[in-house]
Amino acid sequence: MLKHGILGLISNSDKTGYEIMTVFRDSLSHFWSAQTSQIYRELQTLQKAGWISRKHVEQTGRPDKNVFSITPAGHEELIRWLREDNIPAELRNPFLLKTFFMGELPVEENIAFFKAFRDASVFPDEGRQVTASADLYAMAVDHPEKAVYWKLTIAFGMMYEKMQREWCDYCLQELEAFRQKQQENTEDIQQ
Amino acid sequence: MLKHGILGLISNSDKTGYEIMTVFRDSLSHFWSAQTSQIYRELQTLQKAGWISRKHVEQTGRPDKNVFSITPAGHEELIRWLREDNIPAELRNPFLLKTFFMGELPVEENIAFFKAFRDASVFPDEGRQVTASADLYAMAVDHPEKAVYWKLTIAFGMMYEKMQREWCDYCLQELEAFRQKQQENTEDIQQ
DNA sequence: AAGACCATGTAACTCGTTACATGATTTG
DNA sequence: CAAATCATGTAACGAGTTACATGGTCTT
Repeated sequence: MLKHGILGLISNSDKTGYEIMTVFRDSLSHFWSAQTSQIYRELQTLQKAGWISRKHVEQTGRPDKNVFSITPAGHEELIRWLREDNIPAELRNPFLLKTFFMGELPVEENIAFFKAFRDASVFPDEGRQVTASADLYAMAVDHPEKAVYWKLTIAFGMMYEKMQREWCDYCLQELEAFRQKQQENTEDIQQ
Repeated sequence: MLKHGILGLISNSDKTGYEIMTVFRDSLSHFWSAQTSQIYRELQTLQKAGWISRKHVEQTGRPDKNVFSITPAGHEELIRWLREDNIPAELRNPFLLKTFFMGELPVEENIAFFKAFRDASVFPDEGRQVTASADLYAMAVDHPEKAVYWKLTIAFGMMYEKMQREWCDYCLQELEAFRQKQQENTEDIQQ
């Protein structure tokens, strides 16, 4: 997956490892992440596969850099990957895994947990949404025909956040009801 | 993460590696997956850490099995993990990564792609939702106080699917509009 | 004067996937 | 009679994380 992500970024325009890192950090982080160490390693394998070519550029006043460009073979591979029919979904949600085992802790604690989670959103308000997508709009100047698709990924992020907040509210309702039921039971026993 | 998932399952009741595999496959797959090879490897490390203990049980008519139980130290570790404050979100969505680079393909092809994706839902109808959660309801008989939390994870799955379908519909709208705009442009040039 | 930015990577480790290997019993 | 279920793993590889290492320039 990461290989093809890097390939796609280089196909938009030539890039250094550092630039690829910043795009992952600033624009793709809500659906894919990558450490620099991993990026530089993958760049090596992509080059060995003949999908990208490297050009050493000397600089004054700042470190030299290696600029990578996509090769015809690399572009073919990118297209092949895009057409590949894998709709894997591959959900892997650590918060849900925790939720599944929360029965080990007292309800009050879990209620606090969900409240904290609900308030820790990536796009908490309209203002943030705009800045989060600012980088993409800047990139869109060079590739207006690709901007449509970038907009779609941002829309997903926003819809996901909204759904997550709604789910948290639902969970809080359920847990409050559960807590009340528990209290009533202990009162019954005490009578 | 997987270590603690396995620990949690064993804390619900003693289990063999095979049983753990079936729970991941049948009940947790919509938010976490695990191959058998990985499960058996993690069971070894969990045992070395002293968090679980192994008991060899001989059987007739079927292969012998190794039943794992959680130790007091293991239970402490499970609680510690649950209380740990990591709200990482850690989204990693291959479909969005593809979407980001779809500008390389013709719009018509991408429209077909989204239609296929929309129709390939995990919980496509009410009937399926019931069977998907049936296993959890069966497990709930032994642990009624934990069933609340299991129900929450199922609710997430359903809300996620719904959001995904809505997002697909939105994408299809946007792409249809984009296609029309493209067509109009080529007509202008031809005139 | 301190910290962020540009720019490169290596080493060690952990986690996840794919493929292979075995073999009896039960169900359709 | 074929396929699924029960039950165990190993080997090799690929992907992801953490920690470390360097050093000049630009901004606050």
